[in-house]
Amino acid sequence: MSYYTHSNRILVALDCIIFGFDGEDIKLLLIKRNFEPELGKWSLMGGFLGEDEDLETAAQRILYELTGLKNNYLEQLQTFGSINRDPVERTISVVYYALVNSQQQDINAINAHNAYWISLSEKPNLIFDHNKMVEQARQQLRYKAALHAIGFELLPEQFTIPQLQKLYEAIYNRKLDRRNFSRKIISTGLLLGTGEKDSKSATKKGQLYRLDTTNYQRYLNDYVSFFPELTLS
Amino acid sequence: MSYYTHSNRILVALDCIIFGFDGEDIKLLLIKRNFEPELGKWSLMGGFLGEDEDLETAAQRILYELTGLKNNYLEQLQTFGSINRDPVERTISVVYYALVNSQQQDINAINAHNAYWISLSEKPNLIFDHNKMVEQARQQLRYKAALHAIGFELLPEQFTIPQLQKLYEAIYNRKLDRRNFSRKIISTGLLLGTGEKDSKSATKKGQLYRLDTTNYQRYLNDYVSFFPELTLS
DNA sequence: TTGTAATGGTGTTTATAAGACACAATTATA
DNA sequence: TATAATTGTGTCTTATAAACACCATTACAA
Repeated sequence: MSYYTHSNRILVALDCIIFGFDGEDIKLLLIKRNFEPELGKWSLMGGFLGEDEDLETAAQRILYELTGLKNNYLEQLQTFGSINRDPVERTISVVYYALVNSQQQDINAINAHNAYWISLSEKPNLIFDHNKMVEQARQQLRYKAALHAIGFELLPEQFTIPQLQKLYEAIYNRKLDRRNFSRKIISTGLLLGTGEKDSKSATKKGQLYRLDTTNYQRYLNDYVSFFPELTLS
Repeated sequence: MSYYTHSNRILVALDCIIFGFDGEDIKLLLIKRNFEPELGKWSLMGGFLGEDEDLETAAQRILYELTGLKNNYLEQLQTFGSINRDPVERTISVVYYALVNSQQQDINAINAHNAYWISLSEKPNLIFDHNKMVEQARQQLRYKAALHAIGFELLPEQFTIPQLQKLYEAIYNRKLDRRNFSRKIISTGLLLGTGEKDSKSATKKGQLYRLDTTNYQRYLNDYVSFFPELTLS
């Protein structure tokens, strides 16, 4: 039972990059730290791995603590382990990124943590190596969204095609042709027209669609080149 | 200096998935364990993270110990952290995968570790969650090779186009059209014809090419859809 | 050494999909 | 109610993928 006795044990943290979308910009949920270390500075939401927790479970817990959300898209990004990345003590951090529909969040939980939705383009400087984490997550989001139909995770259940287009334009920071975009999206068979036009929403323009969940499951596991024209740099 | 006092420290291991290519099959460098735990069973090459080591440094060290190779393609895959993945003690494992040119290895080091090159299709059952790791690495290799020009890392410095094609056919386990393949590869500008035909090699068929390293660097960072026809499942 | 089979190199055709652009219908706003 | 902005559908051109033909070179065995 003691083969590993001479090896050293170290701290394992988790950090969550939480992406949202407000209809115009890709947003990050960031924390203005009201606790030590690095009090007063900006950081990602994080925590330590519990004794009886899987990595994924811990990431879900951290996401839940901050947003009150469960069952979001959550995927491991990478593990960061430079020797001095945390000046307090040697710590490696397993980083996850989440895609959330920012309209379903728990405002109280967010306020309690002193967290704010901030546009990716206005991201403040973050502590430790959190800037690198965000940059890598942004890149991974571009990868994933070009090959898999994950963009929908950032939208409300019902959405218009132009809304979806704005999302992709925000992810890739470039304009797409309206005509070609809708043709391509429709042809995937992923969308189901609801026939309705949302009366509650601010805009009454455009037909509302929702995901065809059957086809969606298929797409999630398949490799589909959604937008070959989008450069992933 | 002591904000993290109540958090628990755990073991951090690293495991390396080492891919090779023998001209026909994708190979894995696996260890028939002559040490505890799980003596006698098959596993990946691994080790523990040292106190003064970055993750990447540790992965390089482990790869070097086994193969005598440095400066190989080495990339972090994912971190595995299920509670009971290691029955000896709670351990999380940061997994890297490497692409090596199996002709340049240090045979003595490999023999000393009781390691063997085994075709992916003949992979034996591995300890712990190493099977899952390999499966995920195989998938990641397919992703990467479809979008980036990393296949060359598995070939000797000089190679023929048919050899390169066989590599891609092995990665994706399907036949490719000979004519279309060479046209596509040539058009990337990645290959430099050497004019020679290798006199030492077993086969004298086909012109020898080598990488145009200038263009290669560009491709490594770019997203390039090498083979849209290849399904990544 | 010579004929035959296998493999390698280059070209052409066809089908499909991307990208650019036009027009009509609907909605928002002054 | 007029006008501008936005949305939905259609067409054309061009680029690229995929299928297939032909000839040259090499390997191997009679």
